[in-house]
Amino acid sequence: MPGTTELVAIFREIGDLLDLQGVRFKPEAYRRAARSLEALTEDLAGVAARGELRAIPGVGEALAEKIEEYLRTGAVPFLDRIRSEVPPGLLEIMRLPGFGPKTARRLWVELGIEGPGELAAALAAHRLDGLAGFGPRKIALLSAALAQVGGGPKRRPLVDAWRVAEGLLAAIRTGAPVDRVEVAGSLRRRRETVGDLDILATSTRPERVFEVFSALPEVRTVRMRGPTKETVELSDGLQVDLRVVEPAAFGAALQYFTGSKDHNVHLRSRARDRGLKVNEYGVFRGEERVAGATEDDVYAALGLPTIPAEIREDHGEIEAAEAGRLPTLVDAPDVRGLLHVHLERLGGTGGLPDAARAARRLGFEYLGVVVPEADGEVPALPRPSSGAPRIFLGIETARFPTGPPPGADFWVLRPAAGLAVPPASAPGDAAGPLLVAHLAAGVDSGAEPDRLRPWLALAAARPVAFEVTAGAGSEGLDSTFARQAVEAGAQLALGPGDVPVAAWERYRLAVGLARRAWAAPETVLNARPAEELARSWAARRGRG
DNA sequence: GCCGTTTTCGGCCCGACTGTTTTCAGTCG
Repeated sequence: MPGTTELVAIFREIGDLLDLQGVRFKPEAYRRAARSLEALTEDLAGVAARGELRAIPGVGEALAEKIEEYLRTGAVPFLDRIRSEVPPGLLEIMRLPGFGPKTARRLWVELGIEGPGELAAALAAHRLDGLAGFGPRKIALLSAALAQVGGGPKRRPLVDAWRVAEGLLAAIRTGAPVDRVEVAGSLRRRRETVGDLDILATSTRPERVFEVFSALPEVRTVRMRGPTKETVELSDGLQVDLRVVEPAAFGAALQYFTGSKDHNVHLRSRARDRGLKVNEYGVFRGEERVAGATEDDVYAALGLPTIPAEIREDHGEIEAAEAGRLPTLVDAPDVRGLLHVHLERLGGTGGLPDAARAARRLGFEYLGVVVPEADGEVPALPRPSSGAPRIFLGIETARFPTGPPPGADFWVLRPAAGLAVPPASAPGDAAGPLLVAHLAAGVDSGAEPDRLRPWLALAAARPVAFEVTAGAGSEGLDSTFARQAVEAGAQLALGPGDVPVAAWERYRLAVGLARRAWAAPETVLNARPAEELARSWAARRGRG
C-alpha cells in the first residue's frame, strides 16, 4: 500500500533531479512540500477527500494535483519523465559530501560522466585536471568522498547524541575561556534523531576556544575552522559545529542555530514584511540592532511571544504565537511520577528501596511498579516502608485486557508483533485503565507511520495513554504520532524507558518529545497528582 | 512551483567557509 512516506521520497527525488537539470526554485518547492507532508498529523487521503490539500504549507495547485494523482494511481508520472532525462548515477554524485548538483551537472555536461563508476575512472585517467574550477585540492576531496561512498554519517538516536553533547559541553566549560555554552540545532529541538551537533558559545577569545575544543580526545579531525565557526568530526563519526559569538548576539545566534530551517525562513520573511532583517547577530532595522542578546528579545522584536524550542518546526507554531494561542507545554517539573517501572530490570541490587530513593531524589510522588502477567495469580503489591513515594501496581500484558487488572491499579499493554487493534467498541472502560507501551517496537522508524494510525481510534473510544520514552524510534513513539495521539484525545505517559535507576533523569528527554507533540500538562497521565490517579483508578480496578 | 496587511507577478533567507580565485561560485546549515 503506497503511503505518505513514499510520496515524500518521490517529491525529494523530483527536487534532486530538477536540481541536476539546473532548474531554479522548483527543487526547494518540492522539498518544502515533502517536509510538510512528512510532518502531517493526519491521513493524507482524508485531507484530499475534504479538498484541503492546498492548505498544506508549500502545496499549491500543481502539487495538489500530483498528490491527488498519486493517491488515485499510486504513481507520479512527472517523476518517470524527469528520471528519463537525467542519468540516475548523477544523484549519487551530487550526494557526495561537499559536492552538490552544480558539480554533478558540470561533470555530466562537460565530461559525459553519468555516475560514480565513471567518475572514478575519469579521476584515475586525470580527465578532471585543468578543468576550470577543479584545482588539486578539490580533486583530492572528490576522490576521498568517492572512496567512502555509502559510509556517510548516519543520524543517531536523541539519547546517544545527548550523552555525547553533555560530555563535550562539560569539557568546553571547564577547559575553554567561555562565558556561556549551550546546545542548539535539532538536539535542542529534541528531534528523535540527530544528524550533527550544534554548540554555541560566547567568548572574547574564540581562537582559544577552538584550540581547546579541537584538542579534546573525542575529536578525530578538524574539518574546517574560521574566525567564528569550527566543524570537527568525532572518532565515532559524529559531526560537531561549534560557533562562538559575542554576548550581545547570543540570543540571536541561539535562535538562528536552533532552527528549524522552515521556522527560520518563515520568521525572516515575517521580519522583511516589517522592514526588519534577522540574522545570527540580531534583528536589524537598517544598521541598527534592535534585538539580539536573548531569544525573548528576538521574538519580541518580531511581535511574537517566545516560541518553545521543541516546536520550532514551522508546523503552525508561528501562526499560533501570533494569535496568542501557543499551548502551555508540559515541562519536566510537571511530571509527578513514573508509571512503568520494572523492579527486576532496574540494574541495581537495591530493588524497591533503591527505586524509592531515586524517585524522592527526582521529586516524584509516586511510582507505577509493573509486573508481568501471571495467569490466575494476584501479584503481591510491593510497598515501601516509609510513606513516599506512593506505589501503584501495573500488570504488563501482551493481549488486550477484557476485564479489570486483578489485584492491581492499571494495565500496561505491550503489544506483541502483529497484535490487531481491537474494534473501538470492544472492551471499553470496564477493562480498566490502560497504558500502551512500546507501541513502535518492531516498526522501523519512518517505515510506515500509517500502521500506527488505527490505534488513534482506540483513544477516541476509551481512556488510554501512550507511553513516550527517551528512546523514540526503537521502543517508543515519535513526536509526530504523539501529536496525533494528543489531537485524538489520548493521554501520554512519559518515562525514561527501560533503564537503570541511575539513568531515570532521562525522563526529561521524553518530556522534550512530548513538548514536540504540543502536549499540555493536562494531556500527560503522570503529570496528574497521585490522589487523582488513585481516585480514578480505584473506581475501576478489580480489588476493593 | 509557491506565495501575497505594500504584490495574482516577481520575488524567492542569509551568512560562513572552502577552493580557486584577483572578485566569486558552490555547498552547507
